[in-house]
Amino acid sequence: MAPKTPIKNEPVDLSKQKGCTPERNPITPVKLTDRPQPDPWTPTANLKMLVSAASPDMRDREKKKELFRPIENSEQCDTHDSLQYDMVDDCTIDEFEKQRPSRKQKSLGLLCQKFLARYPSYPLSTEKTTISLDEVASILGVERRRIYDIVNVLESLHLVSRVAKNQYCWHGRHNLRQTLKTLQEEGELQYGELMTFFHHKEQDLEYKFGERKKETIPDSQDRSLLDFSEPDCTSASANSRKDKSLRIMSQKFVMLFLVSKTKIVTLDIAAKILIEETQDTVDHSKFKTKVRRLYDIANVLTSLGLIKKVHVTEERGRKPAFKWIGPVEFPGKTDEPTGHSPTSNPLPRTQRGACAPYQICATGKQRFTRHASFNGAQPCEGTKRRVSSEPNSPHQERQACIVNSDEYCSKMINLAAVCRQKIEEDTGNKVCSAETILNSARNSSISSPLSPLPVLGDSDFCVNPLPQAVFPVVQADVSSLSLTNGIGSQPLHPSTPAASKTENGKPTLLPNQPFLCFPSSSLFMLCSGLQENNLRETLPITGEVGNRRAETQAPVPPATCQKRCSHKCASPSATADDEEPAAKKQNMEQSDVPLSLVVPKKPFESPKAEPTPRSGCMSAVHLEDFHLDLASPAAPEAVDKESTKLLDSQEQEKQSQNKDLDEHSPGKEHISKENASQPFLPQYLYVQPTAGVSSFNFLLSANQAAGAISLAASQVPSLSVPCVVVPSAALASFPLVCSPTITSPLSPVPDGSFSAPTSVNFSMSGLASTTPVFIGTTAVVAPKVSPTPSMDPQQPAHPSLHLSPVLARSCGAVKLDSPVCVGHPVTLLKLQQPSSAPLTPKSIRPACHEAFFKTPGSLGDPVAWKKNEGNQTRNASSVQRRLEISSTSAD
DNA sequence: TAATCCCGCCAGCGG
DNA sequence: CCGCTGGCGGGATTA
Repeated sequence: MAPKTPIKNEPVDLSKQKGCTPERNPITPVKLTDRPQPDPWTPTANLKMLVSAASPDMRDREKKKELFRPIENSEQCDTHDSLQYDMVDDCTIDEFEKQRPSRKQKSLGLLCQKFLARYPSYPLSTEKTTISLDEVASILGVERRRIYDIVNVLESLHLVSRVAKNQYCWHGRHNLRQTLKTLQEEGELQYGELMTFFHHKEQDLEYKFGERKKETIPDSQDRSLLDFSEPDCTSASANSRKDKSLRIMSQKFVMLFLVSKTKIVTLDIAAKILIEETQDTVDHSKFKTKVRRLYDIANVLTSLGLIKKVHVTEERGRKPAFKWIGPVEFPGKTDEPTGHSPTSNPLPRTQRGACAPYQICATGKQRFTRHASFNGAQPCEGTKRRVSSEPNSPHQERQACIVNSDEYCSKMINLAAVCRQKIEEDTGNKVCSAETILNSARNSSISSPLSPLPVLGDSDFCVNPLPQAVFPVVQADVSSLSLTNGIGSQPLHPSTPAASKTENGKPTLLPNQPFLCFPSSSLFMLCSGLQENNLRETLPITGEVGNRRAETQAPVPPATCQKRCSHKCASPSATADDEEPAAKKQNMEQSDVPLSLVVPKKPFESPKAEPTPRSGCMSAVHLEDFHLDLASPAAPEAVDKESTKLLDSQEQEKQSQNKDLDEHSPGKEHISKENASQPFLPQYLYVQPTAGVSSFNFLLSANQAAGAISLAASQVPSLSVPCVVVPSAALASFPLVCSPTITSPLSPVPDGSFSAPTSVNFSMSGLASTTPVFIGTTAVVAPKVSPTPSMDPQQPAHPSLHLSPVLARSCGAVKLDSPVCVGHPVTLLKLQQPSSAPLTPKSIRPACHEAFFKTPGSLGDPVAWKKNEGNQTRNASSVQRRLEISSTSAD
């Protein structure tokens, strides 16, 4: 009789009423509440009690008629317990109803978040955290069985490892990247082609799939690689069972994502693939079961911030799917060993593989990633066992590295051009709606500069409720924008009154001021005056990029391409981590989402840059890709001459290492991040807001023309790249202000507006103190900065100083006078914060919120933050086009 | 109705 | 035999 889902959860309410029923007291609503309860009660016990307490019938009745209290009397017939219950308190019922844990509240995803919240994403190497399943189960108020589900998935990613019966060891995400890399490599071997097919044509997929699967590498192989289970458990018997294990499935599922071009995998496809591997026959029931399991896994992965749910619309209709939002690039990728731009990347191969921390590696396909402490690319096998035995201090990693390559520069330039165009457009036509842009984009990249924008419309996932959907854009009036353009000459003065102040971290654009303020924790890419040529070229280039990609990776029909694009657009891969819903994310970022900056994807290929406006999918690429792609090889030249300025800054928040932070409400973070990632971003600016984050990275490109700034990337010493990467100061989120006052002696700007030297200031306000970063670029200076240096010890502790060693250095060297100034005047920051300029939508919010939400143990109301996400997502304003700023949503 | 996925039965396994 | 694991699929919830 008892409904399967009896009241268990309800006890929560009961607790309140304890007084009424002594009996009830014992019932503690553990589950719902995050607060761990020491009470001896096991979840089951609670359950039972509850069940006994209330009969399902009653509940139903109650549900149906909330108001129908009178029933109480009659209720007696049922269980006396129930009766008592009712009698006890009417209120109870209501609460009952209210609190009645909905299925969602009991979801595995939520449970997983709670679980994760208990452990630091990046535990200190010293601390060994052991997890007792029983303990956790009781604390979380669930059956142990559920914990197994979570742990199995976590184990597949090496976040935990089983040490003994009922005992697991928490490793955190230190080695997550490595693990993912390994999975990716393995995945490529196994599913590479397969996935290609899928993307190509779904239908064919299956078809092909059948063929393929046989060809695929024997399971044994992958097993070995992937097998995380204890080494010992090689026994056949054990394996048999383990093969089906959630663990394995989880790994395979992840592989599919990593191999997928679009990073989107539909459940049915995944199920089919997974089934195929195991068995040739796919019966319906099996399929269903597989899907169920995949949901379980997906829930955990979602909690980890690695994937998010999306919908893919295909010929057949709308299908549930998941999109990978975790790290995508892994240094030293096998497939394209040479992927690194040869020219730009001087680093010895070995190093690259190793990817020293701070160093960014670009892989052929992937963008670059910051690598934590992995030592070189290891053969899959080798890595396998490493689990996180050695904790690295990812925290330190945080700096950003600059990838230098001409290509890179060119790309940047292109981006800038695009941005500029956009801006111009906006300026010209305030009205342009995103849609319009989108459309144009779809139609042809060429036609409008905007085209590069990702096409959102295509797939549902674009629309996702996830934060990504909308960027809060800084709203700048056209006028303001124009100001920006014209201003170029103004050196950045921190003191400038104009400096927008961001009160709440809202980005502000002061009218007359050349400065823009963004909420802290955002990543920006700014572009200023580009020449027309560039712009034009850019578009085609962009398109090409897309194409190129397609070519490279797999032939994709235009339609497909578009989809892909949209997909990619939808979520900026770069931000992947951002998404993490779970509080954890903050920590993760350090390692996971290191500052991924731009990496020139294909240095070699750059030649292709010919402008061919073909496919509409230009920006489809993940953010990372995006950046890379955008830069067209050809661009560099133009850039130099054109004296375009590009400013790209990225900021990533690093969540405080503090565990406390972990607790933050992730939701907001994502949101903001998501927003940032929005399609637009790619074009001009990419903002990754991290909630309260502390560190962020910047990539700035100053004007190139005259004296392009040459950054000395460790790798590319002499590059004269207009870009500067600034490592973020770790802890504090700080506002960044950039005012590139570039005069563009070089740039003949056709567009009056931009061509002129433009000065743009961004200020990002972090939650708390923000260290203001002031960056001013004036034309020619080329301070050399080593990208890696972010860690610079030299830097004063001060946040402002923190900014980046690079910046600091540059600043020191250059100073205002110098073309590029990186200033850090605190004063500015302060000014900014108070900002009133509300140009930006309210949506933008400072990281502060997070703090708000963070509640240690309790995730707070997950629901609540989810809601936020949704809301935020939606807010996009035309303004966005110009600048996309992610912000945490308002509450 | 379809999509999700919670729940807990029950088998495999190791001690 | 017992308890830990975890595959599996019924069927409740949600969308």
